[in-house]
Amino acid sequence: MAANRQSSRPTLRDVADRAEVSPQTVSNYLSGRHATRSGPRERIELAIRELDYRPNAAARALRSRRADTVALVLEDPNALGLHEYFHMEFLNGATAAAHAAGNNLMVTLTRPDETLERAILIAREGRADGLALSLGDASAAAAEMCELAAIGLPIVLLQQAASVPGVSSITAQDEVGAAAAVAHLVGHGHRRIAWLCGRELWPGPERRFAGVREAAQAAGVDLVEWVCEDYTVRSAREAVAGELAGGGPAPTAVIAANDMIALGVVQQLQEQGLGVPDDVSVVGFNDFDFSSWVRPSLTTVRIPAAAMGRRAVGGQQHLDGGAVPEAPVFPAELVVRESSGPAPAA
Amino acid sequence: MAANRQSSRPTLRDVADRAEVSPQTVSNYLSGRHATRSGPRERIELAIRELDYRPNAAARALRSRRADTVALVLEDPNALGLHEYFHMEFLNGATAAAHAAGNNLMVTLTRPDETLERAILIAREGRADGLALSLGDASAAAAEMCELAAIGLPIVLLQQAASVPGVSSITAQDEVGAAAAVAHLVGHGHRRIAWLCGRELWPGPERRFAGVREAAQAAGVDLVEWVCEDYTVRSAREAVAGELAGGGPAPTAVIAANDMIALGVVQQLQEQGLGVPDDVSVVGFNDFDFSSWVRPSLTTVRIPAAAMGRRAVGGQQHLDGGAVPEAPVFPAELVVRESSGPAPAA
DNA sequence: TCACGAAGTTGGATCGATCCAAGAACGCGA
DNA sequence: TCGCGTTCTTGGATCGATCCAACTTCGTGA
Repeated sequence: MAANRQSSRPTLRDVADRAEVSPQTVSNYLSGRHATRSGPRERIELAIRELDYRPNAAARALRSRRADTVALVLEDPNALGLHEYFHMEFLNGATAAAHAAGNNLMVTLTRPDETLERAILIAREGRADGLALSLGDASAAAAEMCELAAIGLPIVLLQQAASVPGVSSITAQDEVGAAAAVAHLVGHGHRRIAWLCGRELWPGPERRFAGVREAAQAAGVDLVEWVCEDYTVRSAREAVAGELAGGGPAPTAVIAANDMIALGVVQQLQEQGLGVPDDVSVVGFNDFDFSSWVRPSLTTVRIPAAAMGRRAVGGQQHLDGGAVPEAPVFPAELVVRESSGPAPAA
Repeated sequence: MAANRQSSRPTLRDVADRAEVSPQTVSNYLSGRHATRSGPRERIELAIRELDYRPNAAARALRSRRADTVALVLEDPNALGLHEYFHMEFLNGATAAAHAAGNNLMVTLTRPDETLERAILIAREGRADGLALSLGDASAAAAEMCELAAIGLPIVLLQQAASVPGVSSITAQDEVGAAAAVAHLVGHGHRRIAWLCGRELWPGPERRFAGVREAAQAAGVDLVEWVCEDYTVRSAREAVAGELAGGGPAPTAVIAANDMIALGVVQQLQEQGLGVPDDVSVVGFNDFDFSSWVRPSLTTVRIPAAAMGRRAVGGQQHLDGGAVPEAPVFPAELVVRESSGPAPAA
């Protein structure tokens, strides 16, 4: 026990003793609040190097009430089928921003029914200074959102506007991108477009659908609504197979709620002997990593996941006294690739 | 100040006062170390519910020297091109296991040259009770590995055997899977097989290569070594294009270091008019999510990433006094799909 | 009924760094 | 040289929960 004690990590007091200054002076030096005179400073620096001292995170967090940590609470992609690839890119941006700001990142994947509960727990336990949440439907849990906001930490809601004061949000211009997709197709002569989306409407797909519907209406083209079970390739293929078997007039273009679905559409169309884009054009959303290297590569509305991740985490400095920043809305640009083209001549 | 105090989170002392017991009794109740008599227990439970009390994580960590957190330090996939999809599945398993054990998960993506430095920092600051690392080459940084191990936390090395005492590891039977892949191809009449792998040899690909080489030699078939720049689809395509242009006798099968590369191989072969699997069979590694839904779907050696993630985090309970567990080795099974088949008749 | 060991309970010290208010050293102009 | 304000340094208290040792209460057997 006592022997073990010796191998224990050095404390700030050890550094102070060795440098012959008070602990507070070392603390000042570390935090940079007051400049330290060159004499003591050099002794402190030497002592830190010799002892290989690192401040204890728990003690620091306890006293200063800051965990130097940002928590990311994401609904489990596996239980959802959606967002896996989005989350991955998002995570890349988030970690980069966290490190740049000297924070650590805590990641939690939860079942949809536990997301807010977990977020509240993390906040109440003081494990994080800020949270970013991806939720299916925040409005359905307004009470819990309020409870979370009441804790006083910066909260960022992903992919949907926040309806609770004190909660900011990060969204992309899904509607604008959707309109661009429709315009692109209409410009290529498509007059009958299908929209394919999972049964469960997430905030993102919902806004995409709204944008598509509005743009289609404005352009005066037919919009067919297709639905698939979830957001997987398999389910998209089944939906397409079912719709084509239905026998109605087939659309010359399909807009899918995300690239995963778009890919299923392409595959099933090809399987049934239809060419993409020669017979049917397909447009997706997100611009996932694979979207550029599948064949045909996917025309898609790019959602800048990594940038959003950076903003979600990097934008939390307002904890240090600033106001809640305005909701940042990221552009959603249409990326035209191989899966879309002119409508076939009737 | 004093006013703010009121809106502050309730402490264990508040609970104790309200329940008319001492703080220690509440602590005992919470930790479950001693059973609490029914009288005080009910009062404590009531007080906790009324105050909506949550223990402060920092204070608990400071005194008990346990952060209730496991850290995952992964080399940044973006800087590497490798492992992105592996990490995602791995993360799913890891979070699930962490929650099941009542731990939180801290995730860090780092540049390859900073990985160990970061891991050491996290450990020294006491932010985690255990670490799981994915490293390019652990043996190259033996000194730092020792420093990390000396801190006394459980360390798990991913995808490669640990060479430092006190460090456990989690690996898959890459060699066995590789042998199975070769056997599969040889059984289908292939006598000339190419191995394609990124220039930088990671522990995983390295062992895969070793397995392939050995099995090919044992079976007496030709093995051609191809190299691509990194582990991306694009780079794999370039490599295949270059090799085919070379003009030598083309192999009838290609084994790729992972599914990402395998996909590039398939695409380039098709682009050059070669059928998969009719003219050339392709086998990959990992069984990423997309491997089952691309077309042709990929024959691949499945690496159980999620299970490994569960084990990496869930296997750290030995912190509580147990010995370092034996290195778990996960099976790597061949999954036969559409991208491989009989060798074409010469 | 009384003594005994085993539980449950209590006050006090402690983990390691930061906050606070007060004291010492510094630089400048008179 | 002295006085003044600034800047740096100091000791002491504090964050909130857990550890420790001593005390009280309870359930048994003599």
